[in-house]
Amino acid sequence: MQNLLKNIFPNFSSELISTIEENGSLQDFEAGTILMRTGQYIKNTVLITKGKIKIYREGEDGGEFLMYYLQPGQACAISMICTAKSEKSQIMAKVVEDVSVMMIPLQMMDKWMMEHRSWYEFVIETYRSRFEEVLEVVDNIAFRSMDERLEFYLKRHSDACGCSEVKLSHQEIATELNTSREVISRLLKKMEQRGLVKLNRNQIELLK
Amino acid sequence: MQNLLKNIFPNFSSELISTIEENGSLQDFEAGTILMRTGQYIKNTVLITKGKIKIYREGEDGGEFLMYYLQPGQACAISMICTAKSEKSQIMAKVVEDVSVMMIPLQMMDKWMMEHRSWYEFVIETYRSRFEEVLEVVDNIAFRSMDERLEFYLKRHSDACGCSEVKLSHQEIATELNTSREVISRLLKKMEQRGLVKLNRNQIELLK
DNA sequence: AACCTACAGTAACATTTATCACACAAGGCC
DNA sequence: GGCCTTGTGTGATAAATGTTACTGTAGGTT
Repeated sequence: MQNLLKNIFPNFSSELISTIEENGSLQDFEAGTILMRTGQYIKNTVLITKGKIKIYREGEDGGEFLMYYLQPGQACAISMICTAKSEKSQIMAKVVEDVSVMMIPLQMMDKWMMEHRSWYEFVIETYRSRFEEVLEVVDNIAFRSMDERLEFYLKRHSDACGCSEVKLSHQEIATELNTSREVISRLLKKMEQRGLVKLNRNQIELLK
Repeated sequence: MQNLLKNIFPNFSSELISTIEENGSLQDFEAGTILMRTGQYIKNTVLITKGKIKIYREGEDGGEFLMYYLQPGQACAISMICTAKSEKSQIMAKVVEDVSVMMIPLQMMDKWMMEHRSWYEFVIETYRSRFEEVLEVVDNIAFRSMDERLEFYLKRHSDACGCSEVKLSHQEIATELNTSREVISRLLKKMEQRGLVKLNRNQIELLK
């Protein structure tokens, strides 16, 4: 257990890791679980030790706009920001690959900032990297057209899963980009003609 | 001076305010000044004591997409995040109304986090509120059409300046929404027909 | 085999946004 | 006044995206 955390969070000090083990609880969730809903009060800071989570922004009309992935060694910045004042979540988090997460009670968040240098640095770095990721999202929707956004989406997916096959339906992709299934089908067909992908049922193979 | 800072940052402790005065330097900049460019290394954390700043995300093609305003009592979250590791700025900051800003050397940022509870809370709250503001920006461009975004833009402008007259050309608005001047002219015309605004040269009057 | 459901392809059309072209008006300057 | 620059209005058209409608197909179920 010591080794597990130490491997996944190599920058944490030994004392911090002991403290985390004393105060946190390791929980497992299956793919598909909604870990956090928009508007829910947040009671824990979440560290990911295994699996993958997708973070979404929800629209009033029920849209689920994909913001970014969370992977082992990372933490949910929103949960850190909100725990500080026990605010409502502004995002929705869905498990996409069975996860283990370390739940840290909100009181610890503040306390450790003062007591553990490595926790402090981890939190600041989490803020920074998530903020930059959201800025990249803004870039994409503000400056790029749907075909570029789709390419970016597919690339990010394959980076996250570490393989070149995207096992998602056109409808699922459309939902996460807040567009319609037909648009995605058309653009994928064009990408296939350009030799960028190979299309199969429920699977898109990235060729480049 | 003590009173100035105490009024603008009412939650800062007296000791923190003294420390800020010892270590920071108050600087003035005229409207139009670019305070920070994309890609520049950041050397200071910036607290705004007077005036207004707009924060933009720049596109590769030279677009200037408005993210949000900074006003007295607020701080640039990006400058805090980046100073921590002396990273490059991911945004551009432009003065829109003559400002006075308190420049805090980057070493102080970390130091005060440990020493001053009120600084720590201010920083966390700054992260939280700016993060939420960016999420709202994502909402707008991901889920809303240009007419809604224009209305939001005008409302935010009038909130920021505290008046109902928007003294901007259609071209300036178009640039900040990353669209074209003609689109803005047309949408404004429709808003005028709906009785939402009154159009004059270089000035848009909000009626509701 | 017959049936059902989810997924994918695609044509036709509507709407939104972008681009091009040009007219005109307000205000500064000579 | 005549000239210029900047800002605004607007039509025509193109391109991107959204919507509707329908077809077919793969794979599972009965």
